[in-house]
Amino acid sequence: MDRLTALQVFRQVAELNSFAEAGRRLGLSPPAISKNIAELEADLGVRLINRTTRRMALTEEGRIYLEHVTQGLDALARADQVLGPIKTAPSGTLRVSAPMTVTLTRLSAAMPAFLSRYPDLKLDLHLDDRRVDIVREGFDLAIRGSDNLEDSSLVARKLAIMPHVICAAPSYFEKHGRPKTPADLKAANCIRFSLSGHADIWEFRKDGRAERIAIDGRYSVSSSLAVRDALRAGFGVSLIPYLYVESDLKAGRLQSALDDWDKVETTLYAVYPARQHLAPKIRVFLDFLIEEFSRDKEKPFVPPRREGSAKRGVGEATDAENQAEILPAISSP
Amino acid sequence: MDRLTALQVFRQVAELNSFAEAGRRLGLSPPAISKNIAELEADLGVRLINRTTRRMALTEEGRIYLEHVTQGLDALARADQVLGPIKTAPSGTLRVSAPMTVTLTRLSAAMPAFLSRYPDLKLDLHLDDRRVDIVREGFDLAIRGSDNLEDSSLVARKLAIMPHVICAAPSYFEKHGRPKTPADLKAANCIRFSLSGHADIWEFRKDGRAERIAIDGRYSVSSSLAVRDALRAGFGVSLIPYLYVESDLKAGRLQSALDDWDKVETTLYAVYPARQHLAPKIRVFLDFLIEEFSRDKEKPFVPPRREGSAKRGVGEATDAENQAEILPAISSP
DNA sequence: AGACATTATTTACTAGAAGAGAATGGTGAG
DNA sequence: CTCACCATTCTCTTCTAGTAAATAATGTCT
Repeated sequence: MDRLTALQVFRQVAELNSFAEAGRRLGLSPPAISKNIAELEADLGVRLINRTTRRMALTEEGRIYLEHVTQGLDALARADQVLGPIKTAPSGTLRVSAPMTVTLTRLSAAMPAFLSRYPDLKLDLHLDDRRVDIVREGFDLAIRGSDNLEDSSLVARKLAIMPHVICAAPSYFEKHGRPKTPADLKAANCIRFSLSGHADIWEFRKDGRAERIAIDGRYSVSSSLAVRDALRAGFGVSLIPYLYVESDLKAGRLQSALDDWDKVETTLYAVYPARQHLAPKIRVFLDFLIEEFSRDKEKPFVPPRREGSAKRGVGEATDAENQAEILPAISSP
Repeated sequence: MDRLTALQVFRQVAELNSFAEAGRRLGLSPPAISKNIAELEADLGVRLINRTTRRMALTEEGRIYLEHVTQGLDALARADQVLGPIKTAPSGTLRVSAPMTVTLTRLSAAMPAFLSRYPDLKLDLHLDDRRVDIVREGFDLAIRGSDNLEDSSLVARKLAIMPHVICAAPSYFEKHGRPKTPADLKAANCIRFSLSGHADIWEFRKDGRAERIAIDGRYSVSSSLAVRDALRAGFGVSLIPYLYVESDLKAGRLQSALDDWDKVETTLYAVYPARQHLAPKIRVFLDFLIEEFSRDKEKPFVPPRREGSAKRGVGEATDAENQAEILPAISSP
């Protein structure tokens, strides 16, 4: 039997002093009320209500039981009520894990605006280029690049595509020469972002032809910002998201190379545990991310590339592609 | 869905941090756990637990919900626990309604012994010769004679049979003559116990013949003790339970008449609301009553009566007859 | 690395229960 | 004294809660 409804029936009957009236209030037929009370009594082995067809009164046991039951039911009702506002408006603490560099270069400036839009929301933003276990560490959402994607049973929402460029400082190219083909990179001092999924092998495509170059170099570091610093210093060449070096390229501090080859595109995803019953705080942050990255549509930047094969820039993914999708596990070959 | 089990499942899962383990503890299969959680979440519209196949963690909403749910479940569990001792040992307050005279003459002397046998029990004994509505007035048990029995849907347990005698003071008989036949009573000054079911018509039987005598008299009173006082004073004649006048008859203060006729027998019943889930306090009092009235078996008193048709005295009912029985309504003809 | 074990979930499928409706017996009010 | 209402019983239907088997995912232990 459904104990909870039985208890609610008991309470209602006790308060109204009538089986029939309780039935009407609860939307149950008189037989249902009778049965519930009788089963509850049978279950407890205690008579709770003395009743004739015309009159009813709680037994002493019934009064004692009712007292505790009322407390319990009220507490449970309160539990449901507490969820009401949470279910509707963003509140509580939002724990987000995001990669360091893309956040600092593209996102963190907008965070205060986001937070002031939702006054009841607290944000706990962890900048970490590692791929964190968002369930174990209790994150509501993580931003990660496709090179770091592995979890399945999580939902991933595409945020942006980040084209990469091969670049170095003009001084570096002057000293070591500007690579004309991907193979030229084998001899170059390649600065590697160690946490990237494609740290040691850089892949290039052109006219359906793919070249996978195992690169090497003297500097491997776990932050793209450090990579950029090294590039600026003319220490070597690297494959790096265009976004991170956009201003450097425009200012001439860095120069790109191999522009007529297609390079890796890291797709940026928002990853969260489930699509069902998405908490408003997450929903709202997700919308913020989408809105923020789609801002590039208005002032699109297009990385230098060869003619006739223009790729979409960051935030230019189509609506269809932007549908969240369950990611299949990426099985390593 | 059964919300209560869903909540218990949720709690257990949260505490053990494992669906499978919770299932084992609760005696449910893993799918049942999954379904319960999923349905609870669907019902609330809130995700409570983030989970992969390998790891799970409460969401912030889950933690908040759990807190209240735990309180509620604990309160409900306490409700059940509180009933435990009550269900086992007699405790609380026992409210009993009993007729004045039989209680004072036969029962009240033994009450202290009964109460000291059950230290946790309080007795609220209402001496009232009216037929009270035991449900409306919240009595656990009522003692009443068969002449006062009318309730149905109540359980009645036979306690004793109370034979009646026709008697008066010797002085009365000397002055007004001793009745030889029931019809002689029509002329007598009959003292009536007004609350009796047979106050105005006294019935006699002999050899299958029944005589119903409509009697009259100058004194009608609502207490049998007052009737006895009047008898002792030689004011009139009355039909009265033998028990009430036993000592008077033995001492010669009163004398019986019409001994060769069978007279009314009031059967004494214990009446209580239900046989199912009989509270120990009631069970124990019922046993006390039965034991107390059965004491007469050892020193039986037999009212004076004609030879060859000896009736059973108080407490001599057979075991089979002592089975509690649901009383049919006594429909007046 | 790879086989294994454990875990959460999905999909049928089934036993059981919860509730409605009709009928019954009982009770108070007008 | 009739009427209306009430609690209960019985029967029946529907729906649900559970299991078993199968699947997918993931951590662990040689």
